[in-house]
Amino acid sequence: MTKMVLLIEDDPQMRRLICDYLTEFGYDVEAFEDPKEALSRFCRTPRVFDVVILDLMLPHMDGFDVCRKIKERHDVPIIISSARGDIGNKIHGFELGVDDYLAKPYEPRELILRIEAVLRRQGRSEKFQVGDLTIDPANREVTVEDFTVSLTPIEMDLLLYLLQKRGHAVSREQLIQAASLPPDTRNRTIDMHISNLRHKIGDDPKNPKYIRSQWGIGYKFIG
Amino acid sequence: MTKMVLLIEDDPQMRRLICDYLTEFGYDVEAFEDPKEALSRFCRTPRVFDVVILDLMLPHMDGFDVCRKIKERHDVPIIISSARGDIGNKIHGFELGVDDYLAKPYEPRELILRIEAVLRRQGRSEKFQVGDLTIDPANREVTVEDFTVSLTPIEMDLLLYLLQKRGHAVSREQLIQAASLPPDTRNRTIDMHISNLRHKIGDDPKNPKYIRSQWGIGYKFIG
DNA sequence: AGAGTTCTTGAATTTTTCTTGACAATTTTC
DNA sequence: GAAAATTGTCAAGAAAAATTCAAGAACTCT
Repeated sequence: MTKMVLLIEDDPQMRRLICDYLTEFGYDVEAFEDPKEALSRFCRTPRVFDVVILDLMLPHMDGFDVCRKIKERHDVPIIISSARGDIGNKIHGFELGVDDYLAKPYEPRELILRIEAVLRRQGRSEKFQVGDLTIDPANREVTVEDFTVSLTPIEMDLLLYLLQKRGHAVSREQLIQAASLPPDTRNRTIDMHISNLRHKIGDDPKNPKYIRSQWGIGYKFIG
Repeated sequence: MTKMVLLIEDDPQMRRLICDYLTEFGYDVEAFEDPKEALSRFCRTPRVFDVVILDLMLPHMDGFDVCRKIKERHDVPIIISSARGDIGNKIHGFELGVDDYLAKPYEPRELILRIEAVLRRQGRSEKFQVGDLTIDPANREVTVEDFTVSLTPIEMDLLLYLLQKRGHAVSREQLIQAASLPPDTRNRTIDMHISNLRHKIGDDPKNPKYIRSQWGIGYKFIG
């Protein structure tokens, strides 16, 4: 899943440099000189961006105002790219939810590292794909071919546990534990949940893409 | 809409001066000498105040404690009015969510400017649309198909928070926090507010356009 | 102080999920 | 191939969660 970066930087040379470097590393970059244009672009579809890189020294607008407007609209991580003199503003910035600082001049490589760190912290990178499934454990959301399917809490627990042990068969007892069910729960109950889960994610027990029954043992997520 | 100011200042002369000046500029001021009284007043109806002006040099109580207690109860902007020597404490203050500083002595005019700046910053200035809804966070107004609906303060807080987390389910606990409700508030209370909110914006729980219930998790604004 | 809102919460109602027995289908064992 | 064990799913009732009602408390405004 390729990450989208919104870059707001008024120095053309710098903009070009960062843009090229990020692209080289597989990021999709939309770069703006004018913060107002950037904001209007952001507000159109705020959730497509995974991270914002923001220069504090901007024309027409205070960088912190931009920051605040972005955060109000959507809680995306922001990395400030500031001149070294602005360290004093750091506190102010962290108040506004800024996620990291880089003092110019910096190595482009450093920027990549910071972006990765921020995304990791956000837990955005934890969203993963298996076949047609996209699983977002933090938000307990699953999509099949981009359609959201609504799993019940137990189904979600089972899926996450199976996924965690991907490639290994797990017993019904383990699944009962994983879903925090009472220890005296019947095995049939698990079978039923698995059946419902398979149905929701479009899996066929006889010819499974995801969850295979291990006869006499339990279930396993195909790895 | 006249703005309410909570003033905490132990010097009677100063208190009087600020009070008069703010009143002259159309603000409603409640002034206290004793921070404990001020806190108790604040806690009675936290959401009526638009801004708090706080003297750091207080009797019986550390100014930062007052600050923290206020922020715990409700996230209202705070402007510190401190003696010039206390600049070193700034960092401490910003950590606590203080919004601005004024070093005594200052021109009353300066205070007005700071208050306006803080209120402007608070005001999320962009209107936006979702389906048939138009939401104006700055003025806390919502229209459905161009008809204004009057939301209560809590309903507005909930709607804005859900909108901010659009596409992600949020728990009732998060909503309780977001609306600055007491932490021991029952979950039913949130359900009730959501029910009323849905009714006002013309949403049907069984077939929602805006707010979907996530069974076992909470609510989410459809994204 | 009193009228009108808004807020909170227990309880009734509705909806969704969970559990389990039943039985058919499948796999293993002998 | 028959018997035994295991798995898949239906359907019905139990349990849990969500929604709404209703009444009283708290708050706002005049």
